Parts: sequence; structure tokens; C-alpha cells
Amino acid sequence: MKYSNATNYALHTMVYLTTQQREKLVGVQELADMQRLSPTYLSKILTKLAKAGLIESTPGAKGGYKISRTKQDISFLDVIHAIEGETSLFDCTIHHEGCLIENVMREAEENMKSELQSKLLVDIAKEAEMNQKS
Amino acid sequence: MKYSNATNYALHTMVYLTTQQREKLVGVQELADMQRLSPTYLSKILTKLAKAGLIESTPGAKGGYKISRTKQDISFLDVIHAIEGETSLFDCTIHHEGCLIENVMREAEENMKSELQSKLLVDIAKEAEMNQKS
DNA sequence: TTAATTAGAGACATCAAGAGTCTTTAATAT
DNA sequence: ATATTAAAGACTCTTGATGTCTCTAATTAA
Repeated sequence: MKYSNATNYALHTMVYLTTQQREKLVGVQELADMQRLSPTYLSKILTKLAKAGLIESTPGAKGGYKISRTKQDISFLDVIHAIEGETSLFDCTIHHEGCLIENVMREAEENMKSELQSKLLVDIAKEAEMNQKS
Repeated sequence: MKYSNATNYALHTMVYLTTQQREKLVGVQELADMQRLSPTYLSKILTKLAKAGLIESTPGAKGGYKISRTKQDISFLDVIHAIEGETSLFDCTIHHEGCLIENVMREAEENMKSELQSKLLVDIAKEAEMNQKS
């Protein structure tokens, strides 16, 4: 069980955008080069992030992407959610006579989600910048 | 991102076996009927559990499976591990210039694993029995 | 010893989702 | 008008999950 590569790329992209100065637009080409991805593929990921309201896009020449102005304190969970959609660690619908482990798994999942919700992009970006300087 | 159906079936099977009286062998047919699965498919899952030392198998007439005598305090994580193998939520190898989020994700994963490690089959089995009586 | 029963092993088939490409369209700046 | 950039969607390829089927090995009961 692992998160998809797309989620991984999305998180990296979001951390990178967070380190940029406000209002500066970054094109998909630059973001793709950074991660050695094809621009068209990354573009699909970026569109999902935009639809979720985490970033804002501007088409046309000198266009690009930037972190959303309205959405504050974006967390890791927000990003994961935007890419993977609503997920549940366990699918209890496969059981016919009632799921014995539903409560246990739900508890574990809530716990993990709350931790990922507490991880904010800005904190990680600061950390990354400090590491880069040293 | 979710655990596989096989892991789900394995957990249910293990909880069921834990509720049985010691040393009693349960055949794959009974375990499969309980979950409405084909015996041959469940058989593959059971073999993995046996190889991981979580259950013991006896072939031949009147044979079947029972919870391991040697392995005590089996946890949810043990079962998940037996089926899914060694997993990691994030694959950092896809990044060329160093993974920015490795530490964050590792922390979240460790947290979740330690919670699943604290969930013991015996506790869940007791709970399930109490619910059945009421 | 033979027959019935049960687990184990492995080849095989099927399906869904992930991963990624390509092409066309729409919007924006110069 | 033209160049640039995001958006949308069809398409391909690969991988892994989910099973099924068949044969073999071990054990019990007669």
C-alpha cells in the first residue's frame, strides 16, 4: 500500500511553489524540469490541484501557477486529497455478514489523517530552505 | 490508497481463528464459507499467513488451520505485513534531486504502524464476541 | 494398502488502475 | 495577428490485484 507517484509529484510541486515569492507565476515547464517529468503529464496533476483550489492558474503568455491566495495553511492532507480523492484504507463492502475490523481501521486512519493535516506546506518549505543554505 | 482485499480477508480470518478454542483445526472450506470466498483463493492467503508463522497448518483428512502456538500477541500489523510485505507509503526513489517530504511521510507512517501494532487480535476477538451476545 | 480428505504449489486468465503520451482547444500578453 | 501557456480528452502501455483451475503431497480412516 503506497501513495501514487502523482501524489508524490504533487506534494513536491506544492512545496516548491510555496518557496516562491508571492504572486510570481511559475510555468509547468519549470516545474516539470525540476522533477524531470514530461510537462503534459505534470499538467494533469496541476489541473487537479487547481480544481481543488490549492493553486491558481493563469493561461496565456507569461502565465503559470501560484499558490492560492484564498486558501491558507495548506496541509499535506489537502494535497493528498486533491489527487487521490476520498479514500478509505479498508473497503468494508466486501463483507457480507458485517465487518469485524471496521472500527479498528477507522481509528487508525483518522489518527494518520490528523497527523497529515497538521503538516503544513509552509513549515516544510522553511525547513527545506534551511537545509539548502547549510 | 487502500489495503488490498486479500489483507482484509486475512484480518477477518485471523479474528475468526482467534475466537476458536485452542488446538481446534478449521478447514479452509469453513473459513471460505464464512466470507463467501472460493476456497482455492483463500487458500493462497492462508499459505502466506502460515509462512509468516501466524498460523499453523495440518494437511490431510481432518486437517486445517489454527492460530500459531509459538507466536503470541498477534497484532493487526503482523497480519498486514504477512500479506502486503514490506511497504512504504512513499517511494522516494522517483525523485532525482533528493526527496523533500521523506521525513514527513516517514513520521506519519511510523505513527500509523505503531497504532496498528498495538491492536491485538485477542482484543478484537473479545470485542466481537461481546457484540455477538448482545 | 487403499481411498478419501485436506493443504500447497504454480500456471493461467481477467480486470482495473496507475502512469504517461499526444493532439486539439481556449485564453492571455505583446 | 502571433506566440505562449493552461485545459481537456482520447489513447496506449504496464503493472498489480483478484481470482480460477489443475496437479501434487501429506494425513487419516477404513
